[in-house]
Amino acid sequence: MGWLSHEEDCVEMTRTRSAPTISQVAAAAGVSRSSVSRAFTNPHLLSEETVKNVLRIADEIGYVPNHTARALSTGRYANIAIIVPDIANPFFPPMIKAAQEDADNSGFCVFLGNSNEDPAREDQLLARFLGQVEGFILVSSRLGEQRIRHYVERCPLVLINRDIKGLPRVLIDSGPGVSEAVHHLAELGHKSIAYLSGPKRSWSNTQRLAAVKKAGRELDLKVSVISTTTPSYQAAREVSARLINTGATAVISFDDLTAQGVIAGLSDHGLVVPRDISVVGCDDVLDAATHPSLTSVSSRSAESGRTALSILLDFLRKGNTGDIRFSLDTRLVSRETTARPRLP
Amino acid sequence: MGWLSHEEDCVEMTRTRSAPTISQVAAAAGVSRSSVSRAFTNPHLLSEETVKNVLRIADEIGYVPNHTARALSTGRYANIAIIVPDIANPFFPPMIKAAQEDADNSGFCVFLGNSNEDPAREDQLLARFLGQVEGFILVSSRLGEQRIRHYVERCPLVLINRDIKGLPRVLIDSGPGVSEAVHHLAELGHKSIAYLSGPKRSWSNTQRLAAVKKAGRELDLKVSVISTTTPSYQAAREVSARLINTGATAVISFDDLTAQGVIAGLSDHGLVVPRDISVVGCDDVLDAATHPSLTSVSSRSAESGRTALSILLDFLRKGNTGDIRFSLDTRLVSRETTARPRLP
DNA sequence: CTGAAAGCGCTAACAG
DNA sequence: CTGTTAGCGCTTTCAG
Repeated sequence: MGWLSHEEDCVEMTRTRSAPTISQVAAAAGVSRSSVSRAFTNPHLLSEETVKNVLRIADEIGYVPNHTARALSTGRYANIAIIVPDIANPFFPPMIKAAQEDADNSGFCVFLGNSNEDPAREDQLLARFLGQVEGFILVSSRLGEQRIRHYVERCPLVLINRDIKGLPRVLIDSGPGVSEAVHHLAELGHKSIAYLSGPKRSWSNTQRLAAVKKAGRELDLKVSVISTTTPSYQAAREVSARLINTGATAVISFDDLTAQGVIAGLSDHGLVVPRDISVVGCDDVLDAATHPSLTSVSSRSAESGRTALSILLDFLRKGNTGDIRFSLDTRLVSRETTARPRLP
Repeated sequence: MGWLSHEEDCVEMTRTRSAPTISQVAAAAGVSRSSVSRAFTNPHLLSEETVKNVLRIADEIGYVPNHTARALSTGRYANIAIIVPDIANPFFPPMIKAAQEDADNSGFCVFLGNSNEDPAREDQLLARFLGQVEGFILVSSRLGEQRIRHYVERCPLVLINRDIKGLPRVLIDSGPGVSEAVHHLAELGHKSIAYLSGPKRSWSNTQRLAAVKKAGRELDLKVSVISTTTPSYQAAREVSARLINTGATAVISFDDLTAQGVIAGLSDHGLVVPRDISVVGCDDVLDAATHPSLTSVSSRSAESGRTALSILLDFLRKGNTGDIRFSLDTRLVSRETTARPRLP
């Protein structure tokens, strides 16, 4: 690690020259400032010739309309903000990416906020963005309902994976996928399964646990539930003994990370997946990139981002859209960590 | 999947009420507008009483300074933009997260741009952000040097993993880590190793290939190089036959994703890692979350983001900083996919 | 079709 | 310490 300095190269990054303004273009083109403005925003109000001329001069000078000044004048910021609890959690990037791309195509810039799972920080981010965006996408918000409603009053906002009545929200419903997973295991011949639980307060975990129990009941399987303190790889690895003690021949884990922890933990006890025990994850964030590749419940993370964005843009264009609750269901992606149980 | 509408709940998200302005606060508090402004930006210029009074009234009314108006007036946007080729590539999120967090702590908001590996789109993003940010962080930029210099003239900019003389840049140098990996393999007793190459035009790949060759020469190992069309899991999986044919007992792969592909590919041929062949990845994006956990070269992604941000903020505060070339070196993270070679 | 004038909400000299 | 006066760069009536 080190610093190198070549003094002779210091021409760059000295002082940024201030951007050309509309006035300069107007002067150079011999037209009024409003004409320049119109050439960019309402060319059809101008003679073809004027437009062409202005645009040419502008290009020469290197003029680019100032986003900020325009926003102040029109009230249209052409910016939105996405706030997530943790960018580094692989569940979120595909969502951000999808929303980003669509926003981009509609001419919007996107601010990204990382609340770090902290409601206070989330609140602060919202406040900071408030004066410069036309809308928010709040993902898995940890903020109190009161505060969320506070912001909704001042700026359009759509929630992802947070179910507040009356607010537009898109929810990824793990139910169907988890249920499918249980059926899949039952078909393979498993009679006793375990669910490794995630955070108690998590909306997703609640959905998943309920789905496992319901499907287990219907298929007459024994269902054991094991909890970890925190849904980490390490924590999951450490509960493997308890998992084994349940006598389950298959385990459904809260997410892919904990599923990998389970696989490692079982291996610590000499058990091989899927030969000795089958494992299924949730969220499908690893694709097939592990070996053996993980059977998992798809998360549709990208779609949720896209959907939230389109709800937001729709609202910005058309106004009131009523109480929107968009539910995305999920399905099982069957790969290599599930198999028939070993005969006793 | 479905839409539910409860008409009775439509109170929300109708029309956003326009935000209170400084004038309203001034009127309510019985002071001039500048005093309100000062209460927020230079409270020390005001009597304690006035400040308290203004702040109280502002809070009551729900006034929050308008970021955009302030920016237009001061020229300080308090925004920066980070542009990456692919948010969904696990190499980038830790970097974005780290930069985001530090920016946040310095009162900056961050725009996120995803160029999708497309220079034209990257250019467009730059242009769109230009009028509303104080600086850029360009990660693994695919843009031509001319264009980058064009933007540098108008706005401070720091590069990550792109080495352009005279521009501030932070580079993650895989050299030391890769070299360490080769030494590690040699110590385990390997005599013949292979490098699975990444994109030809990639700065990182060039570094890595060179380091493997150099260390291999020094340690008197046989080094074979295999290339894939694209550095994907699948592509890596498919070259395993060629890898095996080299007779190498260990392979170093361009990144972690391809390393996992290699492991799967070897397994397709009945070979078990690390019993039959050792594998090491690069970037260390998987932590220990796979089984067996991958030996990899650390990427220091987060640190690169933090460093780039601090260079940028330093520049914004202090001006010209000369030719900065900050190099972060790497090291080997030894885990479970490397072992002694099998005896012939 | 084009220009003049007012103003978006805030800050920053400059007086007092 | 506080009020007054100009703008920041752009859009947008309103006239012509």
